[in-house]
Amino acid sequence: ENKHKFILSIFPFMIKESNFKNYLFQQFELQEEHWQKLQALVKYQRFQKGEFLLTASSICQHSFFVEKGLLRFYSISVNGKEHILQFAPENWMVSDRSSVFFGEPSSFYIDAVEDTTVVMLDERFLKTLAEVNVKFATNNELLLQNHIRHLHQRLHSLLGENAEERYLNFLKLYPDVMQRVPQWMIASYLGITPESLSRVRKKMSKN
Amino acid sequence: ENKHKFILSIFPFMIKESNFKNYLFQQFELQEEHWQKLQALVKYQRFQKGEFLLTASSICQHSFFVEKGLLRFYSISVNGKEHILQFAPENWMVSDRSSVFFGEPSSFYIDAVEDTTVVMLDERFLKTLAEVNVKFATNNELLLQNHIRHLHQRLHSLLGENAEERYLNFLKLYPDVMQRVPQWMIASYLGITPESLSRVRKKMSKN
DNA sequence: AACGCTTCTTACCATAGATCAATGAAAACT
DNA sequence: AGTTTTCATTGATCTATGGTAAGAAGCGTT
Repeated sequence: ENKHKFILSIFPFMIKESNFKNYLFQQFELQEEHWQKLQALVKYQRFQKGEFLLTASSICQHSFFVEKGLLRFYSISVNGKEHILQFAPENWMVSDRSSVFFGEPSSFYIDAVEDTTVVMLDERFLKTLAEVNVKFATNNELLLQNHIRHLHQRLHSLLGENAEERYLNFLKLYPDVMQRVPQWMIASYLGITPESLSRVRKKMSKN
Repeated sequence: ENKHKFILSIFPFMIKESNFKNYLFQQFELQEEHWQKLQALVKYQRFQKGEFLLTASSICQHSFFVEKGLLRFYSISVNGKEHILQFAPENWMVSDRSSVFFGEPSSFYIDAVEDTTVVMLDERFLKTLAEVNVKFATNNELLLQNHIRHLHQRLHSLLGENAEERYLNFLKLYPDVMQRVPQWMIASYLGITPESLSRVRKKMSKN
């Protein structure tokens, strides 16, 4: 039923000026001297289109920061259908942090929609980040609070809006993802069928 | 359109053996000596049925722990319809913590479904809790991680299940709430109309 | 170029759930 | 106790979205 490849190619390499470094400097106000310490703990990894970064029933070990490419975070229901909860294009983080935190098996999947380079962040990295940066505890909470806010908006959207409205929300949140993924993935994100999305788009293009 | 009362009755009082105290001792492994310090910062407040604890566009200041009674956390969409994201019966916490954290106006409402006694937790309380209990930082993250996990499950349910399945989920999560709230609220939680819920229940009772 | 595979579209019909309206029962209020 | 309001149910009808199937366009492979 699940027809995705499961190849774990590992190509560690180093990038001088990464999105991730910029992200740390901006979001966490990290200093250059501290970056030196952290750099050694940062593991870059490349995943081919279709490869899994996390599968249900395995325990999630990392947070993934997307340097280049596109990931999706999704669940599969009993009838075998996929439900995308989140996309992660460049500069997004994605993970099942509850699985990391509680050490429990995840019920979600993460895989690469395009060939993707990620920064793998593990507990050791986060611990070191907390040591060199006293503000990190707050920043960590910031990440979680942002995530919760995001999920609240999505719930509100699913409870109170129709397919067209949800589609417009999607376009606003992920301006370029529409161009990068097959339409059935967007349908899966919206909670409708690909055929319905096609019809919604047709109706919208008339106005 | 919005026909709820907005009365803010304030009846501070003290309870010797509270659910809240038990909760702190169990979840946070709090010691009796520390409870003495904290007790003074704990404000109990009673809300009548229909009263608001939070309204959209105001900044949320507290987390609410439900000692006795029942709260609901909901949003209102442009057409005026309410969408319940969470119920909070005894021993549940509810708040728009993102609003607290970022100091931004909330887009949610919290009101009392029954006459309800809550423990009002503000920043000062949380700060003191962090001081007397070194494990609090972790426990705080635990609360947030739990919340995220809960929201993930709800998203999965809304994306992948029909009304009947979502209703069964609801019954499992809130075993006694069915008996305590009007059916239209449950419908609002499930994302369907009260009429549809009535039909779902009828169909289920036949089997 | 020919083939297979995936994606997107469109047509037709099916269905879950929405809407509207009416009724009776229960609860709240006077 | 009587009046008013809220709530649950049910029937009739409507609408958004689902399911199926077929064809067309694109893409990668050989």
